[in-house]
Amino acid sequence: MEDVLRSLGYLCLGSRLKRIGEQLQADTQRMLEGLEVRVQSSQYPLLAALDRLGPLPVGELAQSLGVTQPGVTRSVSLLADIGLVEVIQANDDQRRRVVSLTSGGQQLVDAAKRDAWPRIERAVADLCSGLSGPLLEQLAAIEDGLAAAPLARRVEKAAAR
Amino acid sequence: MEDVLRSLGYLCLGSRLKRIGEQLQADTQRMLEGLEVRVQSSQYPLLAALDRLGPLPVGELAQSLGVTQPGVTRSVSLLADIGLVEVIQANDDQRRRVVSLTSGGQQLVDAAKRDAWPRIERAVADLCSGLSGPLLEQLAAIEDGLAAAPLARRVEKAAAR
DNA sequence: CCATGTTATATAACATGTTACAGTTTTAGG
DNA sequence: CCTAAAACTGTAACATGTTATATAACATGG
Repeated sequence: MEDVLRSLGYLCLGSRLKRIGEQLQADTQRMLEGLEVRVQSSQYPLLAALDRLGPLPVGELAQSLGVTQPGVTRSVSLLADIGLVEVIQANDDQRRRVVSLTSGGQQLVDAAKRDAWPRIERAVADLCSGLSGPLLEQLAAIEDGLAAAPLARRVEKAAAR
Repeated sequence: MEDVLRSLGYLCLGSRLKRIGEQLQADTQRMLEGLEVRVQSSQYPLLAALDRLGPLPVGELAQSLGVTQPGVTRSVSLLADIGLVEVIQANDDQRRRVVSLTSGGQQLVDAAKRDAWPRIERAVADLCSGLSGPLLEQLAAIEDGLAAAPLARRVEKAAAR
């Protein structure tokens, strides 16, 4: 069965990037399943941003993640519900609501940094290592690589070296 | 403001690919606004698949697009509602429902093939042309390129050559 | 000092992806 | 043949992105 997105090349590059991204996230999700707390893999960038940059108001958090503010508002609500982040009104400007990691959130990030992120990074690096040439060819190689061996299988492989 | 996804490199490659894909689709959407019929840019791959491969049952359509079957079922319902595709039960196998372009759908595809797709393809090619090297660097170049000049602006540029 | 514009956030409505599961047909094995 | 498994599709529930808009707080110019 012909892969239409691949055949269409540059015309559907956006759809194709989204598709690859979703597959990577799904694979990553599977690798995170060992971790105690139940967070979707797509939430980790937000947690990582707070870990890297410290407490941030909603708008700046959105900017640092490159998504729109309503998306961040919702993610923050969800993460606050499960106690990983907290939101406090800024003193100087009552409009701004500053988001920060709770101690539980920080613990999760620390655990992920120690146990999960290095393995994910190695697996993805393994997938993308040795790629060169035009973008479309690299994307095809990534798709083929994921089909041949999902990320989870690449951890051992990378660790074995 | 630091771009966290970019800083995290391979770790958040999935999120980053999705983000770039969404931006490309949004840019593409803007370029399609001249076209008479109101279809989201993300629906064009489905129409293009039917145009390339002819009528297909839902499952094969999903496979050729690399998405799951429920996603295709919904898209097909929407496109059928606005009269661009039609669904007929297969004679030989009552389970299969074969999707095909209506004459209106074919007209839209033909118009897009003539007026829009070549321009989109040129704009994206312009964006990605001259890229080489590691994937992460190419992605950064794409993001920078889109920020500097959205796709719509690249049509004239590419046409001027 | 107040009317008005700007900024920061939340909310609503939608788009479109996913997984899990239900309901038909079809197929195949004894 | 008939039953049980497999295949195909639809539906439900959710995740998470978007745009558009409302609301509250701040800033500013007369």
